[in-house]
This record gives sequence, structure tokens and C-alpha cells, in this order.
Amino acid sequence: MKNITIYDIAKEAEVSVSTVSRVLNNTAPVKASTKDTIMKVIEKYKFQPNALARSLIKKETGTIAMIVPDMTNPFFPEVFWGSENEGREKGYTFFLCNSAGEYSRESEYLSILLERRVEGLIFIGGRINLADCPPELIREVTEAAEAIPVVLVNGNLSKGSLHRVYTDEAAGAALAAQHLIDLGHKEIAFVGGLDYMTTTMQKVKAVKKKLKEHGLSLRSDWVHYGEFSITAGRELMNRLLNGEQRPTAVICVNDFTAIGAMKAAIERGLKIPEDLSIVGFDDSPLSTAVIPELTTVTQNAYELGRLAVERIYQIIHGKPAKRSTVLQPELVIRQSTGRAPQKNGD
Amino acid sequence: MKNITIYDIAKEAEVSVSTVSRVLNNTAPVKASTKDTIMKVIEKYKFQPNALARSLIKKETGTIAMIVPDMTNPFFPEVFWGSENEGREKGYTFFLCNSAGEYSRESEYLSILLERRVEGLIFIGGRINLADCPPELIREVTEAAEAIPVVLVNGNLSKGSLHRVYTDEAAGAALAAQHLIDLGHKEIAFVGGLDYMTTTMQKVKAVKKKLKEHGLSLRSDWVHYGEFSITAGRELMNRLLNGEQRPTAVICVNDFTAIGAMKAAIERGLKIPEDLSIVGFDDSPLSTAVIPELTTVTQNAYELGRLAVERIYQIIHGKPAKRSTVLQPELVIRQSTGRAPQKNGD
DNA sequence: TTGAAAGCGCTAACAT
DNA sequence: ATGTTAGCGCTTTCAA
Repeated sequence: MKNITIYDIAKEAEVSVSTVSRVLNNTAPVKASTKDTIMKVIEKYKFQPNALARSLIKKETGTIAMIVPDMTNPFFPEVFWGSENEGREKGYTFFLCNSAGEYSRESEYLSILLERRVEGLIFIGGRINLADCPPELIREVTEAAEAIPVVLVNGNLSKGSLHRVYTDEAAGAALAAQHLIDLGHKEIAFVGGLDYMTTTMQKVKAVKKKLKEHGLSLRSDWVHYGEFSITAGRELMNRLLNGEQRPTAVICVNDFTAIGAMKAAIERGLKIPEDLSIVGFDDSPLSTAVIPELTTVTQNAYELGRLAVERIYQIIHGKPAKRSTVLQPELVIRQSTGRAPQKNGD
Repeated sequence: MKNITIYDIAKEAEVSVSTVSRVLNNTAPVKASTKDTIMKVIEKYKFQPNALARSLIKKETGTIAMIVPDMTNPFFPEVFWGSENEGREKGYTFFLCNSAGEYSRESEYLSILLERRVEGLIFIGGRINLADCPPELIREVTEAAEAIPVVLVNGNLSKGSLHRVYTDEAAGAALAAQHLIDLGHKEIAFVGGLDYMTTTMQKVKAVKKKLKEHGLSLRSDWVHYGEFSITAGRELMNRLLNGEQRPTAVICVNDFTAIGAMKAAIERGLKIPEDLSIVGFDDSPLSTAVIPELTTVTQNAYELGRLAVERIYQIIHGKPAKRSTVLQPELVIRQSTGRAPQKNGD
């Protein structure tokens, strides 16, 4: 069964292809009557113009791609949702590519997407959070950015030469620390996150700084690095609680690890927040799903995604666009944090 | 800056375009030396062949699309992940389209995707779960299915004429009911889900049937319909608990509502599972995030997605493919269910 | 208001 | 082993 084309429509409507094209895109006035007959034929055959052919000549595909590290962390679907919702109105359709944390997949997708002539690329997670990203991996991205607009979400590469949209994670971590300090906590720990990722490092650094400001310090044996998962949070928390002394409050790298940490603590009979306060990061839907509800730092995932698309749009249309946008996080105080327990014995 | 094409490469390498095409696709033997020089030029210009032009002539785009209702429910990202991971190896890139539950968006995407000549379409949620789907909405999908392979995940339309992959939700609900009955529960309620969606209806029906088998019945004032969210679960549970009598166990339409229900119960001072048993549905990551961990029914989200792509692949390649595949769910018993409380007074 | 014709960048016969 | 050429399905000058 031959595919039906604009030629078939033209022939049946007894006009030229250009006229059909004109009614399809209403790019020029067409007599109402001829327009009518053409529309009839189009509907009769349920003709769908081939977007590929159109893109080929117009050099516009109307597609944007997003590369993410992990769809099971609700943070990323929410960023995607923000992007898609913003882009849809503007006529874009979205490719979603999961790297599963493998840099080789990122590379693979990078080249596939370039071949597909996506008009913009949103990169989140993976190599752009590496404290020390191999030059080759950086190069791939900067090269892509020479061909199409690339926006990094919550990450960085090559010293800020690329467009970025991000939350000030350090400020968020400082907020969390300040909150705990205000509650009288002096023994504060940090749990979760790989130590070679900037997401983790920035937070740890900010917590240290904030504690220092108040004459406190972050004990090195109270910093436990690891994955970003619930399981990891649980394990790391157990390790922490196995130590000689235990802190009265814990700041976690994200909500997943915070929940894992909460579970570990509760399993040991600790009461939250009476015995131990816990702060998460992301304000994902999970944070209100647990009991007690999690005190956490907002990441504005939706807004990050939305802004990334807005930026791409500006770049495509040659509008002035600043290279980086910072979102200030906020602390959402819920039930997992409370006043520091009184010291009596220990 | 002119786009660099296969012609530019050919000219610089002093060969014809066909030879370049040959090394690009290694579709025919090319002398090693010429191949070398061509490769050199390709790398020199970082030439990326235009996938649109290729697709146009080959009539293959290497793309598959998935239409989902809601990215914030972790069930859907997991289905997507299953699809993408299976499809990536086979050379497919994925469009992800969120309908946000609006049928008009589904329609819009349907036609956009057809124009983009995706090679397969995975449809999940939305209209395919409607007990009584308007003919027009059905027609749009069946028409799409005439052009490309369409697979419905956990839904149905037009009496099984379309390809389907789904979990036997009724069997899952029966499993849940049986489990509660085995624990001695006689007063069982159902919470969550819109009453005009098949996901909800099938479950309610199955629970009723199972209870009947055991000489029990599902009181109509113990069935509370609503959205599928945590908030809805909470509200509906509150409504349920405001009733004259309360059940000893509740089956929820999904994990979200189950968690909402759990929260409502706990807020009222009920102990789970001592006072009240709760069963969820989906076995999403949430189910192990909460305390107590949720007893739930597996949906095999990843596998559903994977199978959908496998099916599309079979259809494209003309291999025999059965029209529908059913996955049998399993009950995962965790901490939110326990023996029915002893009646003494009330 | 409409038509003819030249491409967009590539692949695939068909030649050589 | 390599080159020539005719499209794929559309948009867009340029003419009429």
C-alpha cells in the first residue's frame, strides 16, 4: 500500500502540489473554493504530511531532547514534565534518553540526537556533575553545543562556557544546616551521595562552612558517602549509627537517602524527630508520603525543566539569553526535624 | 555557516557521494585506502549524517513514541524505562508525550507522532482505561493502528482488536482480597480510583467476587472512589473513617492512594496493621519507602514496557505476534497487613 | 490566485 | 571498487 503524498492529493483535487502545500501551511492566500476541495481530499485519505520531508527542507525538526541519568528518581520525571509542558505550546516534541548513569550511553545518545537534528538538548545528571570530568567527555558536549543550543540543568562543564539552569544547592544545604542549628543541634552528620559528584561536594562544603560560622564542625567520621538510593541511605545510616557516638541530626544528599536513613533510624528504635532530626533534599512527592513527613529543600524541578526550554527557545530565536540562571531553594519544614534532644549522660 | 553534507565530504575526499554513503553504512566493500581518506575527512569536519534525509528515503525513522498520562506517578517512568532499554539496543530513540490526562492532548500528540512517522506507538493510561470511551476517541487510535503498530499497555479499546500488554489487575485484586481473608478479615473496604475507569472497576469487581466466594460482601458505603493521588487517598480514607463503623482492612487502587490512606489512619491514631490492614497496588518504589512498608500487588511496570517494544518490533518485522499478553501479578506481603483485630465491643 | 521546477541531504539501483 | 543519477515528500522561489 503506497504512502499517500501531497502529489496524490494535488492530482485528485486537480491542483498543483504548491497549492496543496499552501493550504497545509496557509502560507499564501488560496481561493476558498479550491481550498475546500483540497481539504475534502485530504480528509478523504486522512492525509498526514510527512514531517521528515518538511524538516529536511525547512531545517527545523521541532524536536528537543533530554538526557537524564535515572527515571526512577522522581526528580527527573518532574524536570522533564516542566520541559515538555513548556515546549509543547511552542510546538516541540520531546525525545527522552536515559543514560542509566553510563557515560558511554550519554555519548551514544549525543551523536544520535545530533544526527536526528534535534533543535535543543537538555542535559541533566551524569558527567555534568562530575567534579573531575574527563576532557573527552567534556569535548563531546561542547561540540554538540556548537551545533545546537545545549542547556545543562543542575550541573556544569568546561568552566561555565555552556548555558546552565540550576538551583543553588550550596545555599540549600546552608539553609538546612542553619535550620538544625536554630533547633539547637550541634552534632550534625551528612549522609549519601558519591563524593566525586558536585551535587554531593557542594552540599558538604556548604554544611561545613555554615557549621564553622557557628563554631561547630562536621566530623569526618560523620560524613558517609555512597549512592543516591533509598537502600544506600539505609546502609549509610546504619554505618553512622554503628559509630561510637551518634549525631542528633542528619542532612541527606536527597530525599531518597533521607528516607533510607529514616528507616534505618526507626528500625533501631530511634524516634524522629525526638531522638534524631533528618533533612532531605529535592522536595519530591516522597517527602510527604512518609511518616513523619520529611523536612527538605525545594529544588523546583518543574521550573528547572521549564526554564531550560525557555532558554533553548531564546537561543534559537536569537534573543538575548543570559548564560546561567540560578534558582534559590527554600527549606520546607515538616515533621522530621525538631529541637535537639537534651544531653543527659549518653 | 553552511551545513556540511555528504557532498562536501565526497568532494574533499575526491570520491563520489555513493562511496561516502557506502563507508557510512558499510553497505558495500570499499577499498581500505579510500575508506581511510574518507574517514579522515569525516572526522575533520565532524560530519554527522542527516538522519532526516536518510529516514525519508529508507522509510524508517528509528523512533517509537509513548503517550502517558502522568509522569509524577512512578509507575509510568518505570514502564518507559523498560521500553527504552529494550528499544535502545534495537536502535530506537523514544519520544515521550505526557497527556496530563487530557484527551485533547492525546489526540494532538497522536497526529503529531504520525506526521513524524514514528515506527511504533505505546499508549498507556487516559482514554484506554475508560469504561465507556467515546467512539471518536477510539477511532483516532484504531486509525493510527492502521498506519503503524500500536500497543496498549494496561488498557483496552474497541474490543480487543488492538495489540495489548497488560497485567491481570482483577487477579491482583483477588490476590489482595484473599490475603486479607486469610488473615481473618471480614470487614473489607475499597478506596481510590475513578469509578469510570476500568483500572478501578476491574479491581472492585474482583474484590466483590472474591468476598462473595467466602460468604462476605463489599458494603457499598465502604467503596470510596476518587483520584489516584496521595491526597485523594487521604481524603477518601478520612471519609471512610468518618462512617459509623470502620473496616478492619482496606484495599487501595494504587500505592499512592494506599499511602494517603495510611497517613489518614495514622493521623487518627490507628495502628497499622494492628488496627487496620492496608494493601496497595503497583509495587512502586514508594511501597518500601513508607513505614510500615506497604503490602502491595506487583504490576511489573518495567516488563510491561519492555514487552510493548518487543511486540512492536515483531510487528514491524512481520514476525508472528499474539495480540495480547497478560502478566500475572503477585502479592508482595510487607508490613501494612496483619491479622484481623479481635472483636470485643467496638 | 495558481503552477512549474529546483532543491533539502541522503540512498540505491544501475553503470562502469 | 567506484561513479552517475533518479528519486524520498515536501517547501519555495519565480513566473504566469
